[in-house]
Amino acid sequence: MTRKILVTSALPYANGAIHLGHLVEYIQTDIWVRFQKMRGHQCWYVCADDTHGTPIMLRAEQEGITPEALIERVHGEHTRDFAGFHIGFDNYYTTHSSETRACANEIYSRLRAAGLIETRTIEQYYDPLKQMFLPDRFIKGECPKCGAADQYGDNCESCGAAYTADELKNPYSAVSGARPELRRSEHFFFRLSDPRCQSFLRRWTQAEGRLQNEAANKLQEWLGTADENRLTDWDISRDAPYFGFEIPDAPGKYFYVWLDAPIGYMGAFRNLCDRLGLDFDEYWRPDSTTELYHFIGKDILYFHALFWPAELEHAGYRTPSKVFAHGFLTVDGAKMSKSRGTFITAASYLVQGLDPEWLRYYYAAKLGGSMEDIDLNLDDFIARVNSDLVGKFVNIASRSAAFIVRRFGGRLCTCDESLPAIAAIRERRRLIAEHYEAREFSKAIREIMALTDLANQYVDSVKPWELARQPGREGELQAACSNAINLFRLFAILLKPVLPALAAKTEDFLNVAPLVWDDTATVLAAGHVINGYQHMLTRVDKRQIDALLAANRESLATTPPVAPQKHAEHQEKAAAVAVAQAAVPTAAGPHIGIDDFLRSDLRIARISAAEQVEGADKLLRLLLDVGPLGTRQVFAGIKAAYDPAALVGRLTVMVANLAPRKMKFGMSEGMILAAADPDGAVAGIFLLAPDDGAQPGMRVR
RNA sequence: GGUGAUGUAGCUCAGUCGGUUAGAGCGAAGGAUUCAUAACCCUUAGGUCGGUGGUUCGAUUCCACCCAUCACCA
Repeated sequence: MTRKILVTSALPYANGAIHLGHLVEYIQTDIWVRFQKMRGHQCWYVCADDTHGTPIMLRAEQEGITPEALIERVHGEHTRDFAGFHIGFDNYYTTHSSETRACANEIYSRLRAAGLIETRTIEQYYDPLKQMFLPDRFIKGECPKCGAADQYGDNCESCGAAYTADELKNPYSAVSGARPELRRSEHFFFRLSDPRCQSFLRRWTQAEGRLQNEAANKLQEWLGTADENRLTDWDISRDAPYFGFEIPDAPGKYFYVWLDAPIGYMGAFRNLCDRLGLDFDEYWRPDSTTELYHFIGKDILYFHALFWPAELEHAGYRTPSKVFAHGFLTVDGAKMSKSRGTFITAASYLVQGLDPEWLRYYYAAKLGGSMEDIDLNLDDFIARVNSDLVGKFVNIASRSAAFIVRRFGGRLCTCDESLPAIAAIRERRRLIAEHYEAREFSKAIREIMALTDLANQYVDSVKPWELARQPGREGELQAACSNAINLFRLFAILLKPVLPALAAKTEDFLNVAPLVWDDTATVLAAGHVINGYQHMLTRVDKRQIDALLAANRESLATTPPVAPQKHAEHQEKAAAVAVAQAAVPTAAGPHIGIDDFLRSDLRIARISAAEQVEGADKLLRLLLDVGPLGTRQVFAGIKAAYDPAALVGRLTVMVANLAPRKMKFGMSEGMILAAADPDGAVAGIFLLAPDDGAQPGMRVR
């Protein structure tokens, strides 16, 4: 039965380059889509640039061009990068399209008719010079805690304190420098907290096979138990000036990202339908029998598994069949880092001359169906590609083709289908297909590579090079090499979803029509003539990797302060963290420099209050008086060792510039120092205390 | 801190619904071979399956606690 399937990948923001982290998702999706197409299903893969928002607007202005010109340029770059990695979109569109606008308007008006849109007045900083409301990240000022200048509106990079924008002292707009003023404005909210949404989502998220188990658990956590409602309403509007879609009947109000970005999936597909004459409604009406899958990163699970289905359901559309979330990419075990050169852009990978199929293969070899992160281990990457792809797979063709071409004019003889290696492939192909279907690509690859071992063993056992030297054994030689070529063809089919370009070269080499999955049931007929063999894949050279890292390495001094981009928050945040981490030298040796040590701001603190924390096994909540630095709340894991009452009034030492962490029980704004045996052999936790005379706020060094 | 996940040979990962000597690939060592992009083939070495307890006739596999790493806490 032919399935009708619509597949999407998340929309990249039109304000930055595609990097290897992005590619995990697009390669994963592309492999799955190619597999479906090879199986004969009708499978459409659409995606688009996410083009709206304040960052795009401001960046275009900075560059002195229109937002339209900016997003068109970036669209060109993204399209080029994706094509370079053989990502076979059926349509790579843009959210800045009439189709997306029409869908957004339609969904909005239906949600409003259903009573799920609410108007509220909120207070927000406004830039009087620029005449625009400012997202928090666009407001700077002095830290209310430590007084450091030029800090952003959500936390201080100097002392690490977290606060809201209206707590900043002497705030100014990062856009114009003007002093912002608080202004009231009407915003539209999608009522996700509505009982209809809640009950629908409880059902929807728990449906069998809808989400990965880990994802379903996570959703359960967000939804809370049946008697609670943890869902909050979503602000879906922004005030002019804004680059986006103006909301119908609401002049000066624009749709915010979650009411136009995922709708870009629909817009992109609508555009494809119009071009190909497909029936859009067949795929999107509530009773559709087609399948709809979203591939996303785990960071946007909340939006795709709660907000988006609720939005679709109540606007009268079908909801996704399944949402597939994947983990993040690390490089050599760490977050991608600009200073280490592991923040590798797609463009640089291609420009440096690395083969995109190396990366496709490596990702496939590591990807499973779970939300686990995957690691790009560069040494492993080299070893794996060279050994598996070149040494095992391509080698089969390379070691057989010359005999066939030189000695037999490219003509094959009958393939021995009873060969153990061929029998094993016939037996395994169904399982391999199941692995592809379940997105267990690593398992599929493992199976295929085990089979290539059989093929090489076969060639080794029949020794064509010996046959070639013995007159009168031409028949055996031709048979051995024909068998090997046929084995190679079967592997090329099994790997085609992962290695489409190599498959194309194989089709050319073998002189055959495009290979499909069912071709694994056949062999090339006796008498078939193949073309000459040319190298299909080169080996990875360590030096290429070194050059790639060097090309992507940026010294911290030259790293421009990344323009704050609250909009595509997930991705940008990840990038910001990567940069922040890069600032911390890696533990190359046992010693750190004095500068490293002085980065920690250690202070004498007086414990002014201490209390038990309800629901915490180990924590005490402490209020610390740090003299001129004010009062800090700290959660310390010392409940087992200290009675809160005995702590009040004591002096101790705290780390004052530790980044604050939001905990279940509140914000922890530092850390107190205590000693403990690292092996745990000696029990107990021992708080540090200064000698007499120390005063709260004194610096410890 | 809570929640979720991870921790198995030098590296990357399988696996065990509890049961004889724990697997693969890569890497290493030795051998064979020379058709092939120094590829391929054979052999060998390497792990107290993060730690400590518990349940059990028996645990790497189940349970509890602990440690480490990662993510999320919107």
